[in-house]
Amino acid sequence: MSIKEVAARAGVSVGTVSNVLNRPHAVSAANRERVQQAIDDLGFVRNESARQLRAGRSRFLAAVVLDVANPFFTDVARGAQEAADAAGLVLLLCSSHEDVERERRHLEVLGEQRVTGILLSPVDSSPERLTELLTNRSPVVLVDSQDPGRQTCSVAVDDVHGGRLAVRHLLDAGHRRIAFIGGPNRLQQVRDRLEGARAAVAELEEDAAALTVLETEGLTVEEGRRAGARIAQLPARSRPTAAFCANDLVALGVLQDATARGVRVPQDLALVGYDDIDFAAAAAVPLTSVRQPRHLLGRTAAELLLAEAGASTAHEHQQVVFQPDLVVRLSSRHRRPRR
Amino acid sequence: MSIKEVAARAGVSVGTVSNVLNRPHAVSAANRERVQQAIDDLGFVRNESARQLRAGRSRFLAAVVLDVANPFFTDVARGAQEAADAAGLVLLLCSSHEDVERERRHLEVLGEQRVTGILLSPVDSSPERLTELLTNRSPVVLVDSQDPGRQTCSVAVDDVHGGRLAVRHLLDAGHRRIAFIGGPNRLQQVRDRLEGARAAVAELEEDAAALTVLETEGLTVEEGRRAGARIAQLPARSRPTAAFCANDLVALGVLQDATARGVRVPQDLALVGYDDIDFAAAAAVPLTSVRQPRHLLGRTAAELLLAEAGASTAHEHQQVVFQPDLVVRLSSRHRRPRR
DNA sequence: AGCAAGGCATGAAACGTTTCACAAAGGAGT
DNA sequence: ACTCCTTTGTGAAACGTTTCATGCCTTGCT
Repeated sequence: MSIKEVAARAGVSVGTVSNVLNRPHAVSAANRERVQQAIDDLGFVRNESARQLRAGRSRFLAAVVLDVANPFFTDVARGAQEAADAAGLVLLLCSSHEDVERERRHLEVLGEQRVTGILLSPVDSSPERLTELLTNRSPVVLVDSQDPGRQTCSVAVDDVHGGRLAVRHLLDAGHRRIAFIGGPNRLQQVRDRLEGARAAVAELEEDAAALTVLETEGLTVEEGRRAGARIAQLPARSRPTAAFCANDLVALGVLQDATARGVRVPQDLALVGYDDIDFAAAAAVPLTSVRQPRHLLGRTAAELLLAEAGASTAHEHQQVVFQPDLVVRLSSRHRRPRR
Repeated sequence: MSIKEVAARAGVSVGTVSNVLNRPHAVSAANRERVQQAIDDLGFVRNESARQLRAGRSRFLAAVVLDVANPFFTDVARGAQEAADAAGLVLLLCSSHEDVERERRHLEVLGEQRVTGILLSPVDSSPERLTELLTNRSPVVLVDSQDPGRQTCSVAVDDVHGGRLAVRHLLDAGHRRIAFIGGPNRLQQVRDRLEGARAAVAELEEDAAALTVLETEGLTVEEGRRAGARIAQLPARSRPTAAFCANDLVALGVLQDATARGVRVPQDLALVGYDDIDFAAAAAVPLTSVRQPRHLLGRTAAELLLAEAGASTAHEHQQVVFQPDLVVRLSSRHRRPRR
């Protein structure tokens, strides 16, 4: 089942078989034919491990994302796969489920595999953790996260701006008690979106507005439901009339809880999500959301990775930032009368 | 950066370093300590390709699914990942996007990698295509699909039964003109669910019911929307009063189209989906759906794979079949008056 | 003291490729 | 007939592990 047996059967040397496989033009037609025949007869399949060992790196591109069940990341992955396909690489998708330990294990295995590059959406993007992550064998591109130290390429969307857009929209609609729902705080996306939300509130010239921050343990539908329950428990006087959720899954959870509880959306509670996943438009109340160029994000990240991996000379790290925009739907379409 | 340099620095032989890595107990404490120090100093990372070459197989488990953007498959993948984790393997997730060519390429690469096993949800499960797929280097377990020839293990849910449950429910509610929406027909899941639907209609003792089959090009929200438009174009006399969709994404698409068109669900059109994804409950009209044990499906498949890969003696292929059940929600909760 | 047994370390072989220096053979130009 | 290319094929080295036969040393037993 190895190249050697193919060579024996075709009556040529192993070097020639290898040439047929890798530079067919350098082999005479007759031999090429004969070798091909032997390969087919024997059902020979190239052993990639051996190739890799020789080449020093594998033909994989990897994406380590926070959660494959989140459509945001599957779209990013799809964009990356497109670029990988074009380069003849295969995309490996790994999900860390927002678990630092699992992420570490994934990166370790990928390092041992000498993958061509890693598209990483880090669970913890504190500077210390980042420098730790970047002591890696393979080039890394951060997705939806940035390294202040610029030791790596990154592709991100301006989450601060996204958060500002969302909350400014709610303020414009007359809301003055607004909840920010999302977490854990360790996620840079969450921190940035919150920062944007705070900025929007601070920019308000007229009367003051209050931002209640509800931290969740993750960005899932389930966590959203829990947060919904927490809002409902607040005293009516101080209860927020609008909520900006750190992603659409959380917003959908809040919406589910509201529906179950008889809280009307948007009249009693206006909602804005983040990511504009397909399901946002299909929700019970179509969801206002901040849209990011997900596909482009993945594609660009993969391309940067390929560029870095292919660079002969020293590579110049790039930080690409895209701008998000707001898609207004029913869930926030209700003007709040001024108090 | 190789084991050799570690050995040199620690003042031992390469064999000893390898032993520290693989059977630490067989090395004296002093040497173990010294080698570990050298590894840390040099930042040595094991080269997995070389290990694989020696071992003859890689430490990957792969899942090739129809579509990573479909929550059904991400849940299956999660179950599989659990089992893989437990066995110290890493799960590779590949998406064929229902494209035969892409599936072929993925399987080829995985074969070249000598992965430990492949969890496959085939794009085309015709017997010819299956036998072609199974001439593979690595053991394969079919997910959500079966091989009549029993040349492989498979883990499936009884889709015929699921289809029957769904349509019987609609018949019980008084519907007599029912649409089946799904495709392409090449997918076994679609064929089985349709077969179940037909069986339910055939079992009807009293008056006859009509089943209109609308084939789609894929199982996506987008295709669902298109199908919704096609239903709307049918003359009112023969227009179905209920639709059973081959999966939830399609049902959500139909629902979106209905909402946009002012068709009331469930009064004008009752809907039943399939898979009971999280978003089904969160939809504009909560969706009645056939629920499958997705997580268990993935887990079981991975375990079978590991068993087969670890089997020293000849392996006995197993066909595991789970039973689905119906989750009734608002989208079908309306009794149709008898004509 | 002699011997068996066990613990440890060693060095070389093997895994299946790719690559590269070299050689043989054929053709063209003089 | 000679040289000089070009085309095509060869065989061996190298990639970084793991494994295994071998042998040394220590220890405990008789």
